[in-house]
Amino acid sequence: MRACVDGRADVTQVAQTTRDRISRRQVDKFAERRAQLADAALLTLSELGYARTSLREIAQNSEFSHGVLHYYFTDKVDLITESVRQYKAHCVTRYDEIVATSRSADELKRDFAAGLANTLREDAPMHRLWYDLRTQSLFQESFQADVAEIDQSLERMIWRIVSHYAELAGSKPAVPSDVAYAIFDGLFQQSLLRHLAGNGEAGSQLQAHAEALMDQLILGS
Amino acid sequence: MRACVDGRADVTQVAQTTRDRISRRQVDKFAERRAQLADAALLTLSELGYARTSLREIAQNSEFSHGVLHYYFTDKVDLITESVRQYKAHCVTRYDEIVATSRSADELKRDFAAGLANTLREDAPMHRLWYDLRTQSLFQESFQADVAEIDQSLERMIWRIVSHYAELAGSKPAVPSDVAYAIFDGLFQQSLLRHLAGNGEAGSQLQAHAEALMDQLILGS
DNA sequence: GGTTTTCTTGGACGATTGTCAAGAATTGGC
DNA sequence: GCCAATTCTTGACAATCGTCCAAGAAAACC
Repeated sequence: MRACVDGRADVTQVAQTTRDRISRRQVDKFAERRAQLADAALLTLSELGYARTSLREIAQNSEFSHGVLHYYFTDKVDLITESVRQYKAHCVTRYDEIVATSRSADELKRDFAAGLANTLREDAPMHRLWYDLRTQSLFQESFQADVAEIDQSLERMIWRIVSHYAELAGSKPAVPSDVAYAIFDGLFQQSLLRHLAGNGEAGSQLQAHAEALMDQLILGS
Repeated sequence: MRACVDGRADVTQVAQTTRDRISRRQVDKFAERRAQLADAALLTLSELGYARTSLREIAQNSEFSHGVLHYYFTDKVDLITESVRQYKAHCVTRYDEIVATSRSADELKRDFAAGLANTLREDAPMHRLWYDLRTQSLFQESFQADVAEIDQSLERMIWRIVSHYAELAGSKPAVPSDVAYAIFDGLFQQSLLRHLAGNGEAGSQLQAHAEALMDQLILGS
């Protein structure tokens, strides 16, 4: 039986022997299936929430039986931790293209606000999962490190937007990085609450508020 | 066996007969015990979080056995809903005294920021419970109404502070009520994350950021 | 093609969950 | 001090949970 920690660390030879190629292929396949199962876990978690998500339910959202989860993951925490790490990749680069292509402050502001409203409407289940997992980290220490790392990535993402906006507007940010993130995070979370409660205008309200806030987050003329 | 819905609606006679007094006393006692058990539930939830809180654990934090919970509550949702409603009373009037007694904008600003930092340090478990329950409402429809009501109360509480601050400063708020609440809520939540992760300076940082933000939330001179 | 390794299944386990009912304990009126 | 209504305890139930394992299927290897 294969050990659950992958063998990549053992493959240190420079020359690519036959055994190396085999091992690497196996490792990749192993990691691939882990990712596949973590995806099923993310889908389940975003639908049911952490409290009501069981391993059997996750397996039902994949094409495997529930027993296989303990072949690829040591336990439930390992699976969910992997899922959280995988979640990160979906999020942190969301607005980078907007930052890179925007040529004016107004364009950046509009595109960012529109992007916020769009992902609120399109990815609401995934966003509520994020807030759920972040809240779990307040109680379960084993999640704290990963959650904190994602939170910092999100903060840097917001900061790239705000600082670039200030630059395009010929000004400087009026708040530090963590405050800027806290503000947009709070605004988004409130909008998510309204959106999932059935308020159809939550998206457009978020868009308007985000646009208005951008100007308050840089120093006035 | 007593019905779980209390009999207050039946007591419609104007004259206070003996039966009335008895019934009323019983009703009060019933409500009192419900509150007592809801308190034990709040304590348990704030320690373990929603996902890991069981009825037996709640009963262990009270002076009763686990069976009594179904005598005073129809089911687990009923108990937690009652707890949430009870939680509200602990929170929404927290800063009213500050608003009422402050004589200058600076005093209000300082007292409010200090109050925020203080409750972050003192009541961290209760605050994480609130965020946990609010997140649960994103998945469980049965919590949405109560959570939304509390959220609105908190929004009004923040708005009393911001609008009063603007008044004392001879200005007007620069953001609408919901945005002001979202901002302070986001800031507080980030601080709570840091505080519970072991960052000892989270409180004082929150205090400083809150003070700085107050001036940005009212229109400049 | 046979053998070894890897992968997957499905059932079983002990623990825990929410719920409930039967009876003991307590209370209050007379 | 007895009776009736109430409050509370205890134990049981079906369901579900995470975990583990034996065994078979599938794949990889020589």
